[in-house]
Amino acid sequence: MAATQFLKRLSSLVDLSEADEAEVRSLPWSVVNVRRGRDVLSVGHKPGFAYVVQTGWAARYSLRKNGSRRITGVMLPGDFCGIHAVAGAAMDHAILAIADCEIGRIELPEIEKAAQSFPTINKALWRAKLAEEATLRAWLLNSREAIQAIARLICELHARLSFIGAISDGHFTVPLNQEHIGDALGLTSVHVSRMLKELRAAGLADYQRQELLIPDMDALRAACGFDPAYLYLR
Amino acid sequence: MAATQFLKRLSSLVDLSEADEAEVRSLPWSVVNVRRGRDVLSVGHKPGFAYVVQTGWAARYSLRKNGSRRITGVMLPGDFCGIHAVAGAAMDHAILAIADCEIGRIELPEIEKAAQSFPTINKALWRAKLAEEATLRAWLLNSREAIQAIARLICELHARLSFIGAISDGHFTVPLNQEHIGDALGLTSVHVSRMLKELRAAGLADYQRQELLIPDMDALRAACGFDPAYLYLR
DNA sequence: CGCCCTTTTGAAGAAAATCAAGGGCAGTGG
DNA sequence: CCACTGCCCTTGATTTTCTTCAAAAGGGCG
Repeated sequence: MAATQFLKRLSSLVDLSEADEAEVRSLPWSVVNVRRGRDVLSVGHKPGFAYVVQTGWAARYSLRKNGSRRITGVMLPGDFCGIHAVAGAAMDHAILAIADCEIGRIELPEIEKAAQSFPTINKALWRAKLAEEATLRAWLLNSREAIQAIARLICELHARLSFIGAISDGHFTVPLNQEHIGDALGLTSVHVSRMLKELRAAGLADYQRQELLIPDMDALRAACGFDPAYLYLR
Repeated sequence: MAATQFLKRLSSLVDLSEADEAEVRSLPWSVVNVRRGRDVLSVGHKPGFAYVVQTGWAARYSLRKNGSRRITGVMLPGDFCGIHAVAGAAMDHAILAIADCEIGRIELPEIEKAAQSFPTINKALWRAKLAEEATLRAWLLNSREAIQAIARLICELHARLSFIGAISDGHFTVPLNQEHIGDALGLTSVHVSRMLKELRAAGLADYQRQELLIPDMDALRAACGFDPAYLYLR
């Protein structure tokens, strides 16, 4: 069901009535598949759809003049993007499939219509934007201590994966490699490797070939001062 | 006239019809004054208004657990904030008056009504949000070379001040002190001082007691690779 | 097995933080 | 008119953090 995860995310942002839910479910979804390493949306593209990640992970990124990459956000199942288009603007950054993705999409006029007729849906879209913005601010706020920055990213991913039910006993799969993590935090992969080693030594987080184990979530949170409020999850 | 600068900013985002303009002008504005160093809006506050800076400068900021401050955006005359409230959310960061400010405000229901009846105004509000978001991404993208980061901030301020007509021959007033600049870029004020000295020595930008002189804007742009597209100015 | 991709490790160097002291300037009050 | 005070900026010396460069070590997979 294409709309299910999307609905879950919307419900975390507002209280949907049954009519709202029915409306979202009735939207005409189509699906595209994007393989790991390929762009879901590219710079300059003017999407005619709103996109929702159904399975897999994606990331927003931009390239610097010197060729280095900065990841500015991670998208998990249920997250959407391309709402840009609601304002008729072109993509000023790209979106990359970190793992093979199934992306659901709705034609923009459809979702605009829904937003216009259903104030709660409109509100949800606004809140989703606010959540994205708050996340960007949280990333900007990220301390310059690399080890804390990494810990906080892990906490964020944990909180979001937990919300969508993708975690079993503090043990989960993260398709990001150390270069992705570095690009998301403005660090080199070499340094990420060293800091992950420290986190492991400290017993806070064990990240080995895409499997992440957190023995004590509270300890990790405390170590980096993570507060999930900016994610707007309920 | 409270609405004038606001209209100018909206016009940079969309093409307003005369009816749209008339609607914005007819909105019931009130004015509040905030002195340099005081908060315009504080964390946790649930604004009942949309705010527009009329004169002065303001900045969004958050405090870290260790007490350090991160400025996540600068607001100049014509910029607005508190649109948060459109979604009924509380402020998760604060807004500080960098210089004495005159802030215009409209009650939220008024602006919501305008947005609902005038699709172009609604679109403008969305685009304004997108511009803010794009700016956050641009800040996140900011290279880790401190001198380039500072140069880029100067370029951004120049572009935005230029747009609102606040610049005469590459010479303008910046009420930010070096600590503000550091907080906006994640640097210490000591390092900012050193880098400003370098920029001065390189003949790229001369910043002395709140007065900024840029001998050759193109040279400065080239030095830091600044591209103003993310500001959505036209 | 051999290849590719990712991670790990080491050593050296660069960038920025930290600590500490001094200097300029504006505003205040004698 | 001058001294005093507070704020901000500047400068130097030192230390920390992270990058860079380089090489080797694991896996996963055809």
